Amino acid sequence: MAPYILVVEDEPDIRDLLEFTISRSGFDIYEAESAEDALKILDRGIPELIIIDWMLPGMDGIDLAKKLRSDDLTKDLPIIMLTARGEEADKLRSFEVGIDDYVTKPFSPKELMARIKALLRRTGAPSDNSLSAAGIRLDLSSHRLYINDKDVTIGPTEFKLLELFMRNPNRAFDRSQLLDRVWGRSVYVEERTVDVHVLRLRKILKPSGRDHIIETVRGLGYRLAS
Amino acid sequence: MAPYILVVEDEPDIRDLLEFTISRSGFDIYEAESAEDALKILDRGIPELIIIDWMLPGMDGIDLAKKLRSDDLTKDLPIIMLTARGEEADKLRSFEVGIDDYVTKPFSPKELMARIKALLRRTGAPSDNSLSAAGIRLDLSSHRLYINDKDVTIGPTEFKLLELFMRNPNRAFDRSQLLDRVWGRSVYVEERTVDVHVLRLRKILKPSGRDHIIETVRGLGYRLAS
DNA sequence: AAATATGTGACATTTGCATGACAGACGGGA
DNA sequence: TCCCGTCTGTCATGCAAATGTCACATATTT
Repeated sequence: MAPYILVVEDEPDIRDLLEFTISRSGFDIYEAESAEDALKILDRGIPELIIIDWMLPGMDGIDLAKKLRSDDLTKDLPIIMLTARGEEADKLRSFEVGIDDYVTKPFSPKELMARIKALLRRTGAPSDNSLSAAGIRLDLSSHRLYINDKDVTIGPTEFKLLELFMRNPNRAFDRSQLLDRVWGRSVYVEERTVDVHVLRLRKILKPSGRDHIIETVRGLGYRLAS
Repeated sequence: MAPYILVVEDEPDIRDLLEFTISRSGFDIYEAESAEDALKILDRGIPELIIIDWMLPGMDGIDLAKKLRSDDLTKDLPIIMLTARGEEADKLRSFEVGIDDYVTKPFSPKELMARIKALLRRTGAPSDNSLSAAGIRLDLSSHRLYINDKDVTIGPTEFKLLELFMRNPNRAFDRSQLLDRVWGRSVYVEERTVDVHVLRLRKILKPSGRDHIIETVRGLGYRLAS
């Protein structure tokens, strides 16, 4: 199972927003409507991080967090708590339980992602060195490309090419720059070869509908649009 | 959310001047009348830079700056402080809080923009190499033209032509100079071809009403009016 | 009005890119 | 070792965008 983030939220609107925001950054996401639901999903695999709404029908967020902390398997699972404005007073109680971070509703997608990434970095999750942009995630340590739920097969050259693009989103490269930085300064290959590998990269991204993120800059080269 | 600059200023006149000056340089701008207002806007996204008036009703500028510096999300946000003449004595205190630069009122728009750009360059913002004039922005690294913050399709020749004009605003070029610097010294093309490309460039700018910035200098050639 | 200069639409040609095919290189089993 | 599948670089072809030029319209000056 690919590394994923579990969201426990009963309000459909917020759940949708969370799904959109998080999956856009390339993380896989599972959703649960209730704490009980969440526990079922956890049975099948431990996520990298869990986001829990404070108020839940049935078992509430705090109780779920407590339960997670008391289980060896989920003892170190990073937890972000979603709270409404008025509930801020309970912050203290929240930290006592061992919440790692909290976000108050309404939240900005950007802030949420910043906190998620910060938390994953802090807890030394394997997504430590992974690049994400335009809804895909490139795991540098495992040398894998994740789109939506599965890791997509990608060849070495396409991987390096995509890595360069993702390290420099929106920057346009001409063919000789790409040859230099992907193939290396020493080897000589035709500039047109770049086109073919861009084509192959696009083919890899195509099944998930993300192929349009590699844009052609006519008269110059290519660029990754994020 | 597009890169933007947040202005926190309670006096409407100065706010208008700031808006005019900054948006003229192609930056997106958001305005807040108070520190509290600013925090609300910050919730929805972090800007590239923030300009804060020293004196504000309610929470004053220094306190806002302190608050920003203490939050992880805004810790590295470049801050420019606006101060009145008499307040210069507080300069020291201002830098202690971690202000990056300050501008004393009354300020010249030119100086302000210079400081903004210098600061963005210093903090390594990605908007480093982009040209802006007359309300349009030409991003050289992504090779894109932005008008009112959305990217407009532009062909290679028109791009180079516009780049030359924007690097030399208000300077008039005759046709042979334009041929030399846009087409290159080696190729031979009719001088009148320049007219056609200027026409095409104007057509690109037309939908946003910015086509008049390319002026005809009768008997000579063309010039970009800023 | 004549002369000169610039604006503009149309069009043939050129250029640049996308794409499929293919042969060789490489590496991992059997 | 050989076989087989994967990866790689190159090429030929087709298509679409971009280019340069012309003819005529319009504007400006004399």
